[in-house]
Amino acid sequence: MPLTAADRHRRTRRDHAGETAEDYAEAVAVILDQHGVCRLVDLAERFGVSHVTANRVVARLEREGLIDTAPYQPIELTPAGRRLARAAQRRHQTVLDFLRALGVSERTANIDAEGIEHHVSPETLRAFAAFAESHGQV
Amino acid sequence: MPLTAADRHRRTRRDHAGETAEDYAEAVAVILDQHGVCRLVDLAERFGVSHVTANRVVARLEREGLIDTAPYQPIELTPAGRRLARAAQRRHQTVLDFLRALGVSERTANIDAEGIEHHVSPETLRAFAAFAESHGQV
DNA sequence: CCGGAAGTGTAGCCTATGCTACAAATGTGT
DNA sequence: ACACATTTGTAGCATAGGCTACACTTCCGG
Repeated sequence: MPLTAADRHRRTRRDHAGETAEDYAEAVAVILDQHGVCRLVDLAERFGVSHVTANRVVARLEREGLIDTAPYQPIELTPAGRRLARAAQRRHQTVLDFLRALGVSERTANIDAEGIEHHVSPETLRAFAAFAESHGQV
Repeated sequence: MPLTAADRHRRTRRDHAGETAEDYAEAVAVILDQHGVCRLVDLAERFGVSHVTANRVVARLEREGLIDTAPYQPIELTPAGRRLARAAQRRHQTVLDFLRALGVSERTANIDAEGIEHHVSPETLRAFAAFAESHGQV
């Protein structure tokens, strides 16, 4: 089947739906790592949104089985959430390393990696990793 | 100023707001090129959405001065819309050429370019173009 | 132990995108 | 010219994600 423009756009929209989940799972993992506990305000601060928005996303991810929380209590990751977080962190790092290896400035690499990472298929990610490997700086 | 995670995410969210505009402007340009006229159904078909959704996006882009339409009539681009479409087409092509030059398969390159193009800063785009240039495929 | 600060939750509103179902306009062929 | 197919428009609903304002818990310090 020839891949139509509609197929590509549908795929991109589907990707978008999972981005938030990955971002939040990754953020929870990072915050747990750095502070021992993850509070709603930490997430809100990290994403630059109000605590209300963070709260709703957390509630959704809890429905989806990625996050574990009780009212007024800190936020934990379920095993599935941890897996997702690890995968997201790895992909993020690969994209970041790749952009650096390409010669993009640190600042720009950090910004672009955030947007790009969710749209990189496994195949492209492998190509990114191979490139970063062979042109690895430092 | 150190770029915080919140800054990066805010930037990514802002980008997202403009994606639809670029995608639609580009699509209108392509369709006009191929069929002479651009109808709502053409856009709906291209994006794989209902004509209602396409209609609403078109209405928004008209408010934003990118598209020109009258009820029940074909869709035109304003000068600003044409400029945006051209820029989007160029960026899309650069990202696509870059992925191909990296060795990514045609099919995957097509999918990933769709998602990646909107998150590539001018600096990174230049790096992409330079790489595609020097590693020119076939 | 109790009062205020910090952290959460809830109510209610907004936009952007999805959808189906139904209504209205356009255009086309005999 | 009229009927029918195509194309647009509109009504009404849903979800994801933004927000402010206000209420309620928790937690800590004096």
